[in-house]
Amino acid sequence: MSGNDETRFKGGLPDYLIRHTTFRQMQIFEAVVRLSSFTKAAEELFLTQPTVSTQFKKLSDAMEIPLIDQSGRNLKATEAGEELYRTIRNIFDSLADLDTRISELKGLKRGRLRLAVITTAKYFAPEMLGDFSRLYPGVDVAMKVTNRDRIFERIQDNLDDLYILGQPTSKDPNLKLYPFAPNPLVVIAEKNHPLSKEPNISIKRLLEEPFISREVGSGIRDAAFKLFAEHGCVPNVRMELGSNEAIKHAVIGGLGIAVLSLHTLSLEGEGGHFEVLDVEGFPIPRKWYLAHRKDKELSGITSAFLEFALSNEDAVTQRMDDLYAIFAKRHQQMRLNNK
Amino acid sequence: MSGNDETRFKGGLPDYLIRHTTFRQMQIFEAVVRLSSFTKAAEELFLTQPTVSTQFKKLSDAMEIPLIDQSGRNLKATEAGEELYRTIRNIFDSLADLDTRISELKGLKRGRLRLAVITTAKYFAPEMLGDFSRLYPGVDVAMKVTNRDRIFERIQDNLDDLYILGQPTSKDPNLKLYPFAPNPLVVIAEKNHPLSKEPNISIKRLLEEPFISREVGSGIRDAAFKLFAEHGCVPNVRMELGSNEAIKHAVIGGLGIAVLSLHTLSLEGEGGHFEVLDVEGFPIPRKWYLAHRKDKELSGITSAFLEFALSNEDAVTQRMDDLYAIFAKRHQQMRLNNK
DNA sequence: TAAGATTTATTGATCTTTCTAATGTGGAAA
DNA sequence: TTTCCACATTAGAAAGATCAATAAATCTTA
Repeated sequence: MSGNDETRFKGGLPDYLIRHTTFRQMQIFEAVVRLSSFTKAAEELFLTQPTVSTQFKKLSDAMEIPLIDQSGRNLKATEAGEELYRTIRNIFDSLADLDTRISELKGLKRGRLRLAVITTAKYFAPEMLGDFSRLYPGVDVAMKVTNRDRIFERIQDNLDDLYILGQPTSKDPNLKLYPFAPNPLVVIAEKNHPLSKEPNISIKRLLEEPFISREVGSGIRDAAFKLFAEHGCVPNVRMELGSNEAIKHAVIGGLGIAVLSLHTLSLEGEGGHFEVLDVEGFPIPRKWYLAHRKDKELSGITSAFLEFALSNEDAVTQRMDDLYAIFAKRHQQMRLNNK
Repeated sequence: MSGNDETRFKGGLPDYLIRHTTFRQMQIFEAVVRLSSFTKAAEELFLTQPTVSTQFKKLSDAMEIPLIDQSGRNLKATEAGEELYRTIRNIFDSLADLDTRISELKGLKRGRLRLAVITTAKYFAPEMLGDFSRLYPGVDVAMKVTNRDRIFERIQDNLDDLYILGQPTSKDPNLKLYPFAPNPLVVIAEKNHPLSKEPNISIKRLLEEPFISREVGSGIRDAAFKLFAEHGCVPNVRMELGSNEAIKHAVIGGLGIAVLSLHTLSLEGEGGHFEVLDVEGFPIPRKWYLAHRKDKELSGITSAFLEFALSNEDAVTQRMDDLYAIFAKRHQQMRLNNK
């Protein structure tokens, strides 16, 4: 028999197979059986014949059963030898498969990219991912959209390859950050809002209006509240909503004003329902950040995406500029009229 | 990528997998990934932690791609690592299977026995094989029935595990022979043949009758002709036939007399169509021989059968004695009547 | 059948690999 | 901060792989 319980390891594999059997021996065995000759096998493998003999013998000894039936010069596998031969072919097939897959991973032909983005980024990230996917058709891209606090939980648990954040933070110093495209925060109001034509609104004045805010944990909320606090003001929060879309609807409904990323308005265009107010200190200049854990060794695909995204910065910035130009023009018009 | 054409061996397997990867490393990798810990893996495998670290690193280096994502104390397989993990599980499954099969072969629970027997042996060998099969239900038995010359060709080509022959021979001195049950040759004639009641027939007289013989290359033919030659006689061969059955039919048809193994008559019984003649020098005392090539290492099953057969000798001998007793009695009756 | 050719086995030397013990390092928790 | 724990690194001892030289066995051919 092949080893008692004590010499067996987890998984039912006997000691003799693990300890004293090598791939080299298997390769040699395979060649010897296939070619029915020690010498030919040695030639094929660029080895000397004694090496082949020795290694073959070692394998036989380890298996503790004759593997070949050697009558004179002729050489034939025994039944046990045939079983081993089949198994070796199996194993080598598996390894060849593995090699193909690993090669594809190395060559970025195939793989997986797990991205987690902060809520607001969903207005431009998908487009970028689409472009990237077309570049690497074999790559599966998974994008998780969630708020800032959740993102940091995910970073903590190392659940993703790469993150898109709205703001650098000291919450996790273990983060490597790559500043990316601009992400300006603006104040929006319903089109017919009393302040919508006003130029140069002071923060004090602004905050006399009811304020609609993102929930606690939102980066936008933090940034806006910080600016307000610098002017000694606290907003009159009428509602806290979990999504930018909900906030937009509340603003349209005339429930108050809100601070949002300019990206949020990208689908609204010129004829939309909103006015961007001309408030002091706004737009708050923020940037997007690509980020990953410092201690993480980036996979080929991840660094490929990182590089791709950073080289795409200009396009995103351009889109931002175009969008802002629309509203900036309005602001200038307003000022001109009131002069 | 993973090795260029020059470093690849037949079968598409890259060098790095064969030369620098060991089962031990795979076992260690498997344990580390499964347990998410180097230290725990070391404990499970009864190794020190540095060994695990080193071997793991070697595997990683050989694959030339990171296998784990080690952020802080947490440990997670990368995509490449998962591929490798799956492959290793595959390989270990194959090996566990192999171990089972090899163990069964070692324990004679399963296997194959290839037997080649000389034509006449087909009258008793099948029964013996049946008994053996019942003893080892997992064993496949293949029996080839052919004449002596063919058997020696098969021995030359090493096509079988074991042989049953009718007579020792100097044709191939490389045979290890095991004398077995008796195999007497007798002269038969049609029941109403003139000689059938005659006692003590001389060979000279016998050979006045037309003789029906096996083809050249038959051991029975050789043995009979040798005895005739010792008496200075040459038979008058009317027919040469390739099978014992054909000869029996020819004898029944009154075409002549013939020499056959007593076994051939085992199915005929007492009320048959034949008479065994009481010829001087007959029955020729021969034996069966079990044989195999001297240079052949017997498999477990083959030696099991050899042992089984030799221990069964008595049963076969007994059957032979019973069969012969029937005809011997007749001879005595004949003698008594003619006195 | 003997001589020559071919194939496999054995041996000893050299280089490589595997493993452990001792020690260093860095992150996490108290 | 300090302490603890998990992993990394190193040197040296033991085991293994490979080759060159050579012997033994077997087949072929004259």
